[in-house]
Amino acid sequence: MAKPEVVEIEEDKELPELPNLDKWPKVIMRLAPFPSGPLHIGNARMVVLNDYYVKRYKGELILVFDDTIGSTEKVIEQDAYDLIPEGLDYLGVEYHKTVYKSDRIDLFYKYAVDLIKRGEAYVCDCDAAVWRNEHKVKGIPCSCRGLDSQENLARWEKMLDGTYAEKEAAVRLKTGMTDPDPAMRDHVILRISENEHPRVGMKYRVWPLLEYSWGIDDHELGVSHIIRGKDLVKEGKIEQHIWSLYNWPHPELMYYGRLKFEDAKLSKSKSRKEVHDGTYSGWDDPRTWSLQSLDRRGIDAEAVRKAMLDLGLSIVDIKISMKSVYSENRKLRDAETPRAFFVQDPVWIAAENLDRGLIEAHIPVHPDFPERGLRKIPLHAVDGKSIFGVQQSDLSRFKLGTLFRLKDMANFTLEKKNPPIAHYHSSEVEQVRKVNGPIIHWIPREGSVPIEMTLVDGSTVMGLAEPGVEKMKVGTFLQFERVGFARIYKTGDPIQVSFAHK
RNA sequence: GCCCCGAUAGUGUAGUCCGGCCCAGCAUCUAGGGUUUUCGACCCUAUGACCCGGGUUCGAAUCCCGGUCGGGGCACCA
Repeated sequence: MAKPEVVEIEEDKELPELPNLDKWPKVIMRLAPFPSGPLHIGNARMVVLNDYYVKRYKGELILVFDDTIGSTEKVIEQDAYDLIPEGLDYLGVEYHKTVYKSDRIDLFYKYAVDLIKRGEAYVCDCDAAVWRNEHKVKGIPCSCRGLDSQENLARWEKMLDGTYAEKEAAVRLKTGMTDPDPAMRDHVILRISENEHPRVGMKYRVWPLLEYSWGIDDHELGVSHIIRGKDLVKEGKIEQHIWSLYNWPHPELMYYGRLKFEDAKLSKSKSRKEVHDGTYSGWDDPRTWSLQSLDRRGIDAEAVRKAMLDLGLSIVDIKISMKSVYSENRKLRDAETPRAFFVQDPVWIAAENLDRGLIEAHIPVHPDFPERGLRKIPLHAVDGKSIFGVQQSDLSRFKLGTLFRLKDMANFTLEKKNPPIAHYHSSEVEQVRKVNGPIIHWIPREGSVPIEMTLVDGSTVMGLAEPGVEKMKVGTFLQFERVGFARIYKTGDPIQVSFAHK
């Protein structure tokens, strides 16, 4: 019997297995964005990684809005509650349920009381700065730490009922004052904040901190594996402390390093300001680098996913280039992308002595797939004359007498520069090839359509595209020959497109 | 000051757990060539890396020790 070939079903399993799969009945993971705005390219790593593993193990993914009241610098953006799911849909992320931290405050209170009763937490009324300098740094417990649970419970009630003002008291978890790592000493897990919350208003004045709320929720929600940025390793340790206290199984913690982009500066707070000011066109302005903005530019979500997955799970901080995303995008979309001519701020050339038979230009919709047919551009010649627009930078490098070709149309010689006049020379491309003459793109004066193109830096340029673009639908991803890829995001006059990449 | 983590070509990554198949694979970038009526795609070629120093070993990118450099934490932020 012939030896059967080794069966390789080799899916794209380039990422390592999740640890301790056998310890968990099901892989359950979570996405925990803070709703300060839409997800951007920098958040994509967290999202894609979690989604990837959940799909790989047919597990469950929970979207948890980590919307406890933050510091005054970290503000919840109401719109984010919708913008985040929108971004997830774009990325093709499948999540199975949505949870709001702000709905679970009572749960955190319940455990807080329990921890106090057990003597694992206490209400500390020390001044934050004093505590930091005199107790944490020196490893010396404050007097609150020794209070009995009755007294602590009484203080806890005073936090809830408003006897204590903001900053006057906080609950600390006894992670240990002798821990060699100062970062781990009796961390605050609940504190008072009277800021209004966009979802629950003024219902609560005591709010949990991230590490505490997750210490409870990762267990309550049945989370088996956690993949998150390494800025949260200390938080992970505190969570483990809580899990141990209750003898809960420890979810598997995995961290990845910080991701930066050479060619994109990400700042949610700046974006937020500029969007509200109207400086940015909205949350899909390319300068926000939001997932919405990538969608608007025609970046295929698959390109983002691929680029993110290629980074793996390394914990080192890395700086990559958007070029890797663009490269993936080209691979994904180039073959299906129709071509068109677009000329920014065209310079008009009077073309004379046109061949009588020259009525339209015939250009392949896609050069690699001739079977897709031709796009036809009427030339509107009258008495052998017509007017064409070309790129200033092309024209300015031509000398008088230069033989050049308007791509897929005909060859001309430049007769005069100011104003530009060109004479028809011949029709076959070989003529310019022989002299290695330039072949440039162009648009007819008659019938071309105005285009406003938004560049990656948010600036816009105006120009004209060949007539056929007028009939294209919103969402069409196209390539302006010699210019780059772009997507139509709004039709009308002008048609609005967003530049994607070269 | 105290704690933690990391180090493979320009960038990113595989290999490191279980030393030899790695004079180190892949992607991207860059350069050159081919092809193409685009500055796109495609094809070919080229340059280019195991942080340093010791040790263990027949053999180390892989194990051990020391150093250097880099990142992060020490918030009543997330």
